Amino acid sequence: MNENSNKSIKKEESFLNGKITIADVAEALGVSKTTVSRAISGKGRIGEETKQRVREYIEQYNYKPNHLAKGLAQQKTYNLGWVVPGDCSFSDLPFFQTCLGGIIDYASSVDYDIVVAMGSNQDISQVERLVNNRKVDGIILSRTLENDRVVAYLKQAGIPFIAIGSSQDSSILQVDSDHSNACRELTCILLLRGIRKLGLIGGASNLVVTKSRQKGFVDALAQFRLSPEEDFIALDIDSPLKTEQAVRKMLEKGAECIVCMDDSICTSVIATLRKLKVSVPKDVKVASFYNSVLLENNTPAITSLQFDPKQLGIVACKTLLEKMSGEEVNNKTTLGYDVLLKESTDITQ
Amino acid sequence: MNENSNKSIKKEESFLNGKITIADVAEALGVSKTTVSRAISGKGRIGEETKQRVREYIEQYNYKPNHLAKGLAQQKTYNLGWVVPGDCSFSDLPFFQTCLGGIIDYASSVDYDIVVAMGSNQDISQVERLVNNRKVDGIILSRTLENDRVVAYLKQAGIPFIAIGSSQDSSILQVDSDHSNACRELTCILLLRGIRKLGLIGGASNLVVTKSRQKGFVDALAQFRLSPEEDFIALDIDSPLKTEQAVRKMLEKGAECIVCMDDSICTSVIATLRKLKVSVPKDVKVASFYNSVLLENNTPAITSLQFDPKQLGIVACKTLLEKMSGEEVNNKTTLGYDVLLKESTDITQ
DNA sequence: CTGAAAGCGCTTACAG
DNA sequence: CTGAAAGCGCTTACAG
Repeated sequence: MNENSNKSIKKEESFLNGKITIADVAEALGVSKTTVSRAISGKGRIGEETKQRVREYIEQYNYKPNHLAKGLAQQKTYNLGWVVPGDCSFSDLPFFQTCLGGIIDYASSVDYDIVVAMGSNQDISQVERLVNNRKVDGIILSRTLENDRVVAYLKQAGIPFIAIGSSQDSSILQVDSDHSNACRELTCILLLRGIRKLGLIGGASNLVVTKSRQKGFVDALAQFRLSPEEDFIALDIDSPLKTEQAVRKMLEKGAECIVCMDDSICTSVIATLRKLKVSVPKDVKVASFYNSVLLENNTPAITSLQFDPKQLGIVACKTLLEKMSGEEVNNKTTLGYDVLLKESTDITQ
Repeated sequence: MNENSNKSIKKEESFLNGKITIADVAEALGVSKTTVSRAISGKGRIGEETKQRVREYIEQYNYKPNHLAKGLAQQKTYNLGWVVPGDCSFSDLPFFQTCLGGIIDYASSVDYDIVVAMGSNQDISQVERLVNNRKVDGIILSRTLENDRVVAYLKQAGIPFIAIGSSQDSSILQVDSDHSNACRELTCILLLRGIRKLGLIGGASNLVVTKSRQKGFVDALAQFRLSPEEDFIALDIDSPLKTEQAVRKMLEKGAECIVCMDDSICTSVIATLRKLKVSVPKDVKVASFYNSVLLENNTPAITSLQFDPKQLGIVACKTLLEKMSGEEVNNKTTLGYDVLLKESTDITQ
């Protein structure tokens, strides 16, 4: 009797803060926990009528499954790790943030959550924690380096992962925009307009993506039987000062157009040109890579490539989850791009 | 016999991928699971020698506890939620990213992980998921709005949380930089230099932080027996166009200095002044708020307030965890600031 | 100081 | 179609 009243008090409390369990539901409905579990998951044979009864009850009493318990029983965490560089530059943040938005959207649609870790070649300890503590079922990398310690670690650890970006290692799952062809097409368009002296300015040369863009640029030149000149390709440009030096040198050598590998660099280039009283597009053309907010409202409007980071996130998340559930997936997925032609590359002036 | 060999095979496999359990350790050492558990956690009475034996074995065989199981037994997830606005502007990202860095650093030092969700007044569904699915033990908010739906929801849900930023609601846990005094001090310094016609340009007026800064500004004026003029305070400035309009109006009215509530706005202000051929600091002074990379390398160097977002993250995480473990904590923690005086407010020219 | 046992809230062969 | 029971890998009163 005493025990009973205790129990009923406990149950009322449970109802108040939504902490009822599968056992409560089973008892209330006079069925077994097994049946309730099956009604919820839809797995296993179960009568249609029973299923409906359970589902209605659950709806009404706002039963929410305990994902920890579910995870323990199934040996899954229902978490995915998201590794962002601890050392990335300011201008990369919007890209990562938008990717993450896509990832969360997709993940939550299948009841997964995202755990974040900072990781770079300098420090992979947070990624190791995630794996060692078994806090995630798989991992999404926000970028790839040429000799990526995180990639090496994850391969060795044997945990499923996918990279946004490209890797030389074709055995790893990866999804990327087609940087190489995007850069090639943009460059070809410029060449078709009669522009010949093309400069290319880019960031860290140990990023795979930098290599891809450079390749596209060189390929385009080759299509026009041109070969790249040394002073016209400046990589590892990571400060306004270096940008200025590179731009000055290109202008001295008679550059007609400067292609910037990201919008941050482009902003520096434009600032330099303004300082040097070089007019765009009259004296020199300018093109960039992301069409991000950084370029917004610039006068003149800047010709730029455009990718879809949110879509990259969605596809990465989806592909990884498919792979984890044993489906056949392509190791490499390549997404498209747009070329946005604007005033900064006009030749009619 | 057969059973035995199976078992030993299974155990060898376990060793290979580090998936040994507390039961394996107990069996190997001829003690009970209880003892192993106690040796690891340090809770409960246990012989020093036994404890050492267990710890050595664990070290040697690389045993890692299963946090899911631990969590289920303790009714904890060892996860904290981190809510970032789904709709924040580009220039806020570095702040959030740096906060997050501090949060992860602190959290991982006590074996917690961070699960991310996007949330704003438009959409709190991801936050609801986190709570309903019991994926987190507590939540850290990256900012506060005046009528914050996320705050309202979390209060009602009864889950522990803390906000980075300030709230009118003094019952909620919060940690913030002292924006009001920072802005007051900066303004006072400018007033002390003899500057009288001070303009203030800020972003979204529904952010608590905007109000605080405005208050500091007005307080400083009051200390000098000045009252704010309407055209000299422009809020809800969220585009370069609006910035330009506000700046033009202030200049018409004879503004001697423009105080910008964030570095993004400051960048627009500087661009406008350049366009209008108004020289800084000769014709008009400029001061800003974050000393972020956005201002780096500007000529002239920009006078700015400086806060410590990483420290905000650390303190927020620490305070929340303390509160969750039942310790007494102050509802509101206020962190300091620095005033960096640079060329853009020089009056000697 | 140590251990057997129950429990956390689910899932899933297995048997009926 | 349904259920009793074992199990996921921990923790923790309780008893000794």
